[in-house]
Amino acid sequence: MSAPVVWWIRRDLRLRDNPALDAAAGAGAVVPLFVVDEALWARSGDVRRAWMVRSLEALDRAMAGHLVVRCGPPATEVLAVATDVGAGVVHAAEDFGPYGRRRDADVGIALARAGVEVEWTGSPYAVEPGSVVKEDGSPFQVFGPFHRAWAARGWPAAAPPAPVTWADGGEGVALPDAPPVDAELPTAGEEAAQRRWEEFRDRALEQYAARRDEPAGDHTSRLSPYLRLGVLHPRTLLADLDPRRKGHAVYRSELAWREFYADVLWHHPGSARRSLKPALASLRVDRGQQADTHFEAWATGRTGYPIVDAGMRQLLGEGWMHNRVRMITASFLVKDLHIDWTRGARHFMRHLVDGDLASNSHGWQWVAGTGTDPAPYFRIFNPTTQGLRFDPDGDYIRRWVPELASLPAADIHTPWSDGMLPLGGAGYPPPVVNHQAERSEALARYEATRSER
DNA sequence: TTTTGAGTTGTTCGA
DNA sequence: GTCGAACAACTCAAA
Repeated sequence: MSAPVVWWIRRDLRLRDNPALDAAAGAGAVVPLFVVDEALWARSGDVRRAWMVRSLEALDRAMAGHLVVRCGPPATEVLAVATDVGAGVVHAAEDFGPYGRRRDADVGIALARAGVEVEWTGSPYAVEPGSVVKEDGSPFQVFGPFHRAWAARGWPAAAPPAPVTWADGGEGVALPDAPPVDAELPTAGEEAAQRRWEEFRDRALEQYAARRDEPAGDHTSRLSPYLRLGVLHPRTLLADLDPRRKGHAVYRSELAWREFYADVLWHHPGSARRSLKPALASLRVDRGQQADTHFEAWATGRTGYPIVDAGMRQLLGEGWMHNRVRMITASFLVKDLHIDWTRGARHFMRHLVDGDLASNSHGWQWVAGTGTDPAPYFRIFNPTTQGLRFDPDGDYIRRWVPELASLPAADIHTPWSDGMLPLGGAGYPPPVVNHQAERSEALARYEATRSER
């Protein structure tokens, strides 16, 4: 009888279409291992911790309770488990993030010293970061050409399910307790994820191009929390899409944005925390008491701009925010409050259940104009216009800003207009800044960085 | 090799 | 009210 192998689970909490698991299953009885890595755990907010724990519990149930959980440095724990069970090989999917790459290099060294092999198979992406390049071998800087090249490169079909024999991994450590969270999280687990995809696909995908920007109602897939942990692989979704149909094509391009940003992070690991455009490093941002007050108003959903406040409250209430509103709220922090994008990005990462370093950082950089494929600096979202355009009936505002629930649609985006509200009296604050004035201020600051060049 | 032009999730202004 | 232009700068691929 052959020795068992370890399947080290990181961002692939699923049993279907899982190349690393398939590779492990083909090599012997599988000891599925998850290591709670303090370095990552400490950085996650309560919502993502809770989501992680519930997702691991669901995975453990799906494999009849065989999941082995360890807490500690991965280089120590993976080796310890491999040694305990007598495994000569560890299988895992590749991680392309800056921390993951360093960690995996360390683990690889520690295992090699002990004579244990590591085999990396697959990744959380349809196309591996770093593998889509221009003719001359250099990385793409903008999404459009990347998207074309990415689609042209293509991806393998899902592998048929392979039988797995689970091995006894011995005494496991219990999962950490899921921290109590107020946010109502999605149902954890692969079956729930698959059901959600099928439900969305059959109900809303055809209308996706037309309605995906409406934050009221249920027009987006909401699969990001599952994709974040690899409960679903994007390949599974891509296999169901027909890019000749408009809604399908637009949904596919959203998956491509996710892959583009992972690719950018792979080429520029520092871009998670620092602006990619050096020219904009000199952009003047506000700090100090006044900025702290503004940041607090933004973070708690009390800026006086209804669409901004609705979004920020949805973030706290659900651990999730509609993509359109992420752009609006981010733009408001950067362009209206003149606060550094990294501060907003950290707040998002702390509260988002789907918080993904590559997508989050580069989404923020897009808004701030500091990233690859940036929005032109003069493209400044007007929160009132955006609210009117994408939440014309005001239903999204009513859901998250109950103080304004009684206002008619015509007024709900401008509660400061004559007689709509006794400002402050209904518990809703007046605008924290004047958008038109701050727009001019932002333009002036961006202009200043240009003349410095 | 060099040039050209399309593209880039928005807003404002003025006809 | 609607519509096109202007608001830069740069990437990238086609010509």
